Amino acid sequence: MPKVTSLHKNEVRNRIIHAAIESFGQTGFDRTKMDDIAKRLGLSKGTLYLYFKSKEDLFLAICERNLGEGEDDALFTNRENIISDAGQMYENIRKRERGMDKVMLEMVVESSRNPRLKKVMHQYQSVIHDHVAKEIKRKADEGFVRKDIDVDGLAVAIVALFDGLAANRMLGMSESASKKAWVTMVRAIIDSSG
Amino acid sequence: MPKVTSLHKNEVRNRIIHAAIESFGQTGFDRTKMDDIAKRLGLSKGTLYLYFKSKEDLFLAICERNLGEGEDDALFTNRENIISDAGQMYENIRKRERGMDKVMLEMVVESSRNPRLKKVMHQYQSVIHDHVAKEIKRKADEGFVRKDIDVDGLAVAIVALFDGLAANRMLGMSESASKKAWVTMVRAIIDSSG
Amino acid sequence: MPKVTSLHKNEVRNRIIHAAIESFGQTGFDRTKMDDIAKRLGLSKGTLYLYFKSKEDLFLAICERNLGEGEDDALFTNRENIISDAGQMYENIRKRERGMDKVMLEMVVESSRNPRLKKVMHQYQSVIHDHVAKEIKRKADEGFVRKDIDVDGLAVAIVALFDGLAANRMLGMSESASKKAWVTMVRAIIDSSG
Amino acid sequence: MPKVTSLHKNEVRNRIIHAAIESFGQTGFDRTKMDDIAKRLGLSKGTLYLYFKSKEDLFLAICERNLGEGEDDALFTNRENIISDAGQMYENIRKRERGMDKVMLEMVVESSRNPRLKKVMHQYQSVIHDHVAKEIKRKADEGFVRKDIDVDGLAVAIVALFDGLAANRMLGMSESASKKAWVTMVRAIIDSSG
DNA sequence: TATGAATGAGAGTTCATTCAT
DNA sequence: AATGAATGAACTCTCATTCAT
Repeated sequence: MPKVTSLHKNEVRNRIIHAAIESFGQTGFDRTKMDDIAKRLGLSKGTLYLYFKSKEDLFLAICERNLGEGEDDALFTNRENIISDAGQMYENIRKRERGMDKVMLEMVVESSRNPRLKKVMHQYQSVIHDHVAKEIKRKADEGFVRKDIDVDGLAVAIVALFDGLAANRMLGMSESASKKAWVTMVRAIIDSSG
Repeated sequence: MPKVTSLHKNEVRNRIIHAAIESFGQTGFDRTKMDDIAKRLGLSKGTLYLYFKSKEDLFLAICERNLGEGEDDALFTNRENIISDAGQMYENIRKRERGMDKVMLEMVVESSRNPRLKKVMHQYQSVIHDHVAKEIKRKADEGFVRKDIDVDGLAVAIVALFDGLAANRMLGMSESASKKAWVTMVRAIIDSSG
Repeated sequence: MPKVTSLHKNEVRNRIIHAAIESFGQTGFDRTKMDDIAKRLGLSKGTLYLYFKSKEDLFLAICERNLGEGEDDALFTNRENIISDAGQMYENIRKRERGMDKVMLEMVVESSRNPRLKKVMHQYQSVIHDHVAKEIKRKADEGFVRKDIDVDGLAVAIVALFDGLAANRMLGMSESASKKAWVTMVRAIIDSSG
Repeated sequence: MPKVTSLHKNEVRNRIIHAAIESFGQTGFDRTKMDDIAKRLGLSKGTLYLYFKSKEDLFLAICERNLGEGEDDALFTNRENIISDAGQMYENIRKRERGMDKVMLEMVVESSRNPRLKKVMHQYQSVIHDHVAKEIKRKADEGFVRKDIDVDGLAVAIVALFDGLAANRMLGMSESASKKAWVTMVRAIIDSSG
């Protein structure tokens, strides 16, 4: 939603968002200083305020941009088979969010207190959910998942599983253990219909 | 660890921990003022420092107490059938953590920056994981889950699923949607072996 | 000037003063906590307030007691020859103040801001000054110091010299260097009349 | 040491040091509030922290600057005769330290607890000592002081005398009494060799 | 007389935000 | 557009003092 006045301005804005994602991801929203972000870019603190009217605003911009991208860039563009190729799918989703997973948790926490953010996050979740649900539906139709399964419920669970794994990775779970859990769970579901 | 000896002191200490759980859960660690916690109890700020040497210390006390309880109080004491009675199990786990779920997310976020807390959280996760893994193993032995399933991987996934649902509830997901997702997923797994 | 109500009370009072001298001497007035003093005695903080109405009051009691003792206990009781036996004199004065030298500097600093203390300190200085001046006078009469010397001025200087050495010891000057300086100076004065 | 580069910053830094000298001198280190210093300058508290990272740091900066100046600016540049013109010398030294004498005592007290400061003070004392010792040596060579006198010991004593007079002035001794004591003592030493 | 839990004013310090240049 | 010096509200933590027991 930025009012693009000039190309340059937009570019700087993006660079700030990028730096902020890293800072917020590393240090968390509250503990990140505007100065940290500025220094990362070789800018002065004051400059940030030419692009974002407050720290919270900057944070929201990150969240919104993230949601925005989610819309253009489909989750399962490359047609991987959600079920048979669970491993590849895991990689794809992880790749998409590279750099965002740390800050994502910040968003969740923050959104429980910030209605505007909550709405944004909710929309984001919906988009993902719908993608996943659609995919499952198709697979169910193709006979890989029992037809009587609650597609929505399963979609919610799958998304939650991914989120939960992300949280666990923050607590020190290895990438490989995370992936293994994902694959195991997905296989456990499919195999049901084997 | 606490030098608290008298009954009275111990009781006050517990009341503080309780109030802190609520405050941290509602406002988050960084945004919660020591004064907020004190006021909740009708105490003065200074009093808190008679019981905890710093804000961080108070937070860690919460985390550690939580871990401690997790140990005494077995997760699946009442022999519910993890698979056939998924709904009941969901309720049980939810009941155990009542009041803690909000602050739990704070712990996750915080632990990514605090090694001491990370260790505590890790232990906690291990305890839960082991419980779940043992249960699954038994069910697999009883033939409800395919024997070749990776028990550890599935246990990790199930715990992560629960965590992920908690995160989603913070974003506004209803309790019922959360429960439905859980039940659906668990059913999807069992039915595999049907 | 304590209103002695009972022997016991007076004894406790003295023990507190003693502990306070050590604490104030070690940590300084401002940085010494009432609790430090209490702990030194195995008493509780509250008890101190039964004997002294405030921290400042306790400090003043120390100062006043010190002055009081100065009156009873003459500086040069044992007739040492101020000039010929400068070394012995140094030892004697040092012995008198053992334990007090650290806190003495605190008093000086404090007295520059506390009129009541300033007065006390001034009286103390006067007593010492008069002793020293009398002694010098005698020695001058006996021909060891030139008769035209300004006795008062020299007395002031000698007292100041002692004070200055005390200050330097706080900065790390060794006891022996301090003594040597004293002896050298005193000799330099006497020898003049040699 | 200071990262200050621009002229303006350096000037502000100096103004702060100046104000701090006055505040610390008047109220003492512990009793001086950062806000007092700021108000003296019409600045806000926060600004002080742009120039000094803590109260202690500001205090140390004062001490170190003082030592630094002592090095460039020789104590006895203008060739006054330490002995024959004791009065003039007294004035010169006093002039050098104008404004610093109050805070100097703070430094002494503080340095007994702060190793870094102790070192700084020690160096400062050494510089002064060496100057005085050199001067005395020359006078001794010229025959004004007995050749067998311990030059170092006398130098220590003379410096201590000056320090002691400073302490006494804090207790209310008049400038003139202080000067008289100094002159008398110095004369007493010289005349010895007369 | 003695205690020690409780208080609360107050200090140092931080940092988002502003604004003159 | 960019700066960075200045601000000041806000926060954590301390400690002299009080008072019910």
